[in-house]
Amino acid sequence: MNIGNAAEKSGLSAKTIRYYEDIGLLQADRAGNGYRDYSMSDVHRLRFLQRSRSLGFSVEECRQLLSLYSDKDRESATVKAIAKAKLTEIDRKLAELTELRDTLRVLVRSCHGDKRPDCPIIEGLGGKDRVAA
Amino acid sequence: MNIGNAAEKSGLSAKTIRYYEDIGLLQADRAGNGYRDYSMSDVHRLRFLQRSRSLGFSVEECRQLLSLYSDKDRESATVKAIAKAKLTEIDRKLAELTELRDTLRVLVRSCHGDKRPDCPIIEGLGGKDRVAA
DNA sequence: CTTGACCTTCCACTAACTAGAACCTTTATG
DNA sequence: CATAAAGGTTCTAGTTAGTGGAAGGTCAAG
Repeated sequence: MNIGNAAEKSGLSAKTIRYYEDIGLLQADRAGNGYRDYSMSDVHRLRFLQRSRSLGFSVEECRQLLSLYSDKDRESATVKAIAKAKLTEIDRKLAELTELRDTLRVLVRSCHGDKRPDCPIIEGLGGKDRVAA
Repeated sequence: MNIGNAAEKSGLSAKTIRYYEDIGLLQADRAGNGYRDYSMSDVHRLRFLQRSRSLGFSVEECRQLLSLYSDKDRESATVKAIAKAKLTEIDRKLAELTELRDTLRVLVRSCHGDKRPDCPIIEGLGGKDRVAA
């Protein structure tokens, strides 16, 4: 499939996909006309990249995570170690994201939603220990 | 408190905190000697910024989120609308992060952790519909 | 056989930091 | 008191991770 199609399916822009190829994250086959040609497996990798990037992992971290998928030469003890380290990080991110959500939920529930600007917890959130965890 | 202290407490670097001041995200008081002076409330905001940035929100999104905390002039209907939109996004991120975690967990459990490179699901994860969601 | 959508490369620009130089202030120690 | 280390200041330049746009090649439809 062409890059536009892969872009649509993965949630990345075509530009970004080309950029990822430039930096060696994922290289595509080429069709006879010179167009890049993506398989479903490529699309899975791209989608994976889209997600991990949008969740705050750096490109280098994504490179590592991606290698868990595809690097056959890597010894599985190493795979396991990297995966475990990332799991710890993901769990931390999950906790933080949950906390952020809870904070916003309280905000949404406590606000009147009308024109009155006396939303009761805005001040509390900024100044006291609600956020400190 | 000085910037180094605020940096340590917030998880941001002093450089980043100065940068955030440059772009108008959070301006600190100045002590008599010209040093920036941070309150606990500032630290909460910084910590909040650190988290939301690390979870994949852009600086502009963070600016919005932060305004939920501190902008007294904003009408609370607007606050509520923004907060609700962000909640939806956070829920999506939570779902994706959970899925990513589950994927990695399967990987960790299925790998031998020894020297054999025949980790049984690496190939499956890359090529089939496990990731497609 | 041309029009429009899509592809190619390349170069410049933006966003969000990050490193380092040059210099000033505070604090601990001989 | 001197002075050195630690930490603060601004400024300029470099990096990372894209994004926009030009100039041009390819393909399917009318």
